[in-house]
Amino acid sequence: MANLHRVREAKRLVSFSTPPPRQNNGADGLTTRLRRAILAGQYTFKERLPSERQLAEHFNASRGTVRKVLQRLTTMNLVEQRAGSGTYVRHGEFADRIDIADVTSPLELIDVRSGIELQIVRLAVTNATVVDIEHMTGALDQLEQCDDDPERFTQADLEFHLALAESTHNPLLVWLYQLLNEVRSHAQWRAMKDQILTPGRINRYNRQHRRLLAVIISRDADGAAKTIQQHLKLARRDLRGVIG
Amino acid sequence: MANLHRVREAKRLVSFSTPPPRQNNGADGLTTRLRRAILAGQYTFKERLPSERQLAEHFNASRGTVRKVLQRLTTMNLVEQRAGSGTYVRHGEFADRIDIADVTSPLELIDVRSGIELQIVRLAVTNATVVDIEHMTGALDQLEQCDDDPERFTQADLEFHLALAESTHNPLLVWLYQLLNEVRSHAQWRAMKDQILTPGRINRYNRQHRRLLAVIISRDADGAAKTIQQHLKLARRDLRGVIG
DNA sequence: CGGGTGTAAACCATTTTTGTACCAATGGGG
DNA sequence: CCCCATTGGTACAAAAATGGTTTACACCCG
Repeated sequence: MANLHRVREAKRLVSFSTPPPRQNNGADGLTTRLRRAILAGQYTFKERLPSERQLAEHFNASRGTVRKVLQRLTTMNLVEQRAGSGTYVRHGEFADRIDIADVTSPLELIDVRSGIELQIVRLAVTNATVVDIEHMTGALDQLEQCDDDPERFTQADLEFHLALAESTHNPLLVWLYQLLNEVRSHAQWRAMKDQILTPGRINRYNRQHRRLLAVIISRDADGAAKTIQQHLKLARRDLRGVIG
Repeated sequence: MANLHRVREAKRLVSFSTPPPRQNNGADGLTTRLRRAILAGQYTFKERLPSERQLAEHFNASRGTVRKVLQRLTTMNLVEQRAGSGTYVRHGEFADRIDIADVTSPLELIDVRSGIELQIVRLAVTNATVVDIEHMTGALDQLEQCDDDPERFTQADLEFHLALAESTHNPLLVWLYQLLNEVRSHAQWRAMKDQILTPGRINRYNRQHRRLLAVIISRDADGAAKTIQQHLKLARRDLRGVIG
């Protein structure tokens, strides 16, 4: 009985603020995965990809699913299939179809975020209302309860920064920030999350978040700018450490 | 029987753990949480979110509740459900680009441009190549030949700033800047163009452009930041003068 | 009590994925 | 030249996953 109790409570905590993302596996997920792999040059220019049956085994999917994926890639002009021979990469004729998220590196993303977020905190200092500050405080409280779960942390971090953006009362700015988040979730970022977000780093980030909120509350424009710049500088350094 | 027990206990725990704003579970709380997640880009465009049953287990809620939440999100046009297939995100991907232009005032646009362009010149100072500088110089030369034609001036001004953005060699930043330009062309901005762009102001803007290019060439980061800030401050003041 | 909300379980219809079998084309080696 | 292993092309039914719906029950609050 007591055991059930603990389990139940643990479950509730886990489910607290983590909507699980699920796109992998299945024809859709495989399509994007293979597409990325090809665009990244993982499969050489005119060479053969593994056979359908091999791909099926490798991706733990059925051949039918792999076939559907390859058909889509064929209609995208990324790939060409020859019966009895194999599947070949067609590189070159499609270069303009690539998505911005595919060609944006995490470092470039940070460069852009720097500009946007600096402006966000500047405007937040002058425009944030009491209600906005309540929102941010709430988000920050949740954020600090995610000490060692990268998944939950990214989610809570997103919400905090979103609340921050909304406190500027500039709809265009919020819209732009959400756009960046879309890129962020597409990009290779996702894969590095677990490497970057160690408990120690999460802790340091949270201290900066708390300080940021404090300076915003005290309407200290210069302090806010300085804090967010430190925050992004740290994020950038951590990212570099993982990449290089 | 034992099940009912567990449920009741869990519920009591929940309501005790966070007394005041306990709306987190239940249809209302779940709706806002999922909505935030989608708006924040946690689930991206056309992505399939977890099945109703998975969501139910994850949030420690019943499928009926999840179902109600998803129905609301459907009526909010945030999400689309296809029987036998899944629930798909129907938000983002520029669908509301035009909408955002309608609700964005020129002043808000300037606030956003300030952040972006400041970052652009910062990166331009460090990343611009000789070729980039040639491009900018060419655009600036043309810009200075548009002394008294507001139409030609805005066009040439756009090209100059675009060349500036491209000199950062950050595709995401360029993409974002072009997005802003779309908003700019939609906004009420257009109507004011003729009022704002008097020959005198055009002349002053061009002097600032020339100075900006000079400091970029000399790789003077602080000077560049200062110049672009002056530029936007002036634009902002002129705008205010026309509006008020 | 009665209405609103949440839970649990079962069943349906549709879609997706899988498993299997067989065919046709290719290409290399006897 | 023929053989034959490998590859993609196709078809079909079974299995699994998913949303759509209904029903019964428990809980809470006025």
